[in-house]
Amino acid sequence: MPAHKKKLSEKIDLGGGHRMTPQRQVVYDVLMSSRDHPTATEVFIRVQEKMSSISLATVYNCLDTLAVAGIVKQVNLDREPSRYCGNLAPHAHFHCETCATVMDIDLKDGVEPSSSVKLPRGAKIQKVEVEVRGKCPECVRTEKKKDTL
Amino acid sequence: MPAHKKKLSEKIDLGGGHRMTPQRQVVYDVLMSSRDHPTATEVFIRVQEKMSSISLATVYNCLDTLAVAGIVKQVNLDREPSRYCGNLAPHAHFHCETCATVMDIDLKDGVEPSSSVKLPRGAKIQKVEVEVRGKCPECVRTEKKKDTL
DNA sequence: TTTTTATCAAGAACTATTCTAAATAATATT
DNA sequence: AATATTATTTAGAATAGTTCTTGATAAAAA
Repeated sequence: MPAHKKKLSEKIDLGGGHRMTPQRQVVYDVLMSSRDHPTATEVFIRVQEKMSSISLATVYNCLDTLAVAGIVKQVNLDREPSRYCGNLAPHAHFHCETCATVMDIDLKDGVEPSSSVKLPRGAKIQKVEVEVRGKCPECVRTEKKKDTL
Repeated sequence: MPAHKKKLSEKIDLGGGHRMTPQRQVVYDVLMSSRDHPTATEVFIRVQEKMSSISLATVYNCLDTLAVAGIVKQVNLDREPSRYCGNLAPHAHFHCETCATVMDIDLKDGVEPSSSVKLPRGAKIQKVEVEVRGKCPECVRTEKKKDTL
């Protein structure tokens, strides 16, 4: 189709002949309005409030399509269920072992995340993931409060 | 039991009242003599050569016990099957997306792996995992060779 | 010896995820 | 517009990795 015949559209292009369907849009919207890192099932529950007929399989399909299209990120921490995240900026994740929250943590400007390791000579690096586990500030505070009681 | 009555033993102490059984010893030996990062099923296959009667469930149990005891490491990369590793020194992992090999990579001396991220103020850090994905030197070489043919 | 506790094995159960197949819908082609 | 093509949705089945259950066995403690 010649370029001058293309219809204007506000819809996000997913590439590869993929369409921005109502289901994908709702899944996308839910993710973009989430600051936590919901699992597929959690996304499903939130999506159902807006579109009760959607199935879990479709949510999985949508999340996968959006992730492959590169407009959301799939986050895997250990062998827990995959979580999804609309924050496309490079960042790391903090996982609280007490309250199970996953939060984004920013990278320090100008410091490559790979700078702490001896990369194999000749390897082609595609991505570097940094995952921090521990106790989040809130849980540390809560625990200290208990101690002084 | 008073200390002077304790029997001497060369067996590794697993702590928590756990015993170093023949099964655990074989699993442990297999891991210590592996430089790759076998999955539970791969460990099972190797262990079977020495102890054909062992079950996969027992291998899982042993790996878990050894990991909890802290004498082997469980390595989780994305949502792939867990891998196990006898290298207890702090290190990161390189995962080749072409040949699926997982190799240890050393940390640079004096550079904390967490130094590239803005840790949440007040958080208690338990561990930091660095995972590098890409193409290993060998696969890069193989690919280049193909190009020039 | 008796009691307690830990371990093993086989298979069932579980969970997250992917696959299958049929129905539906959107787009492209005629 | 009508038809053909391709993409999507859905429900449920299937899969893979792992954990759980149970009864039998074995080691250690009393």
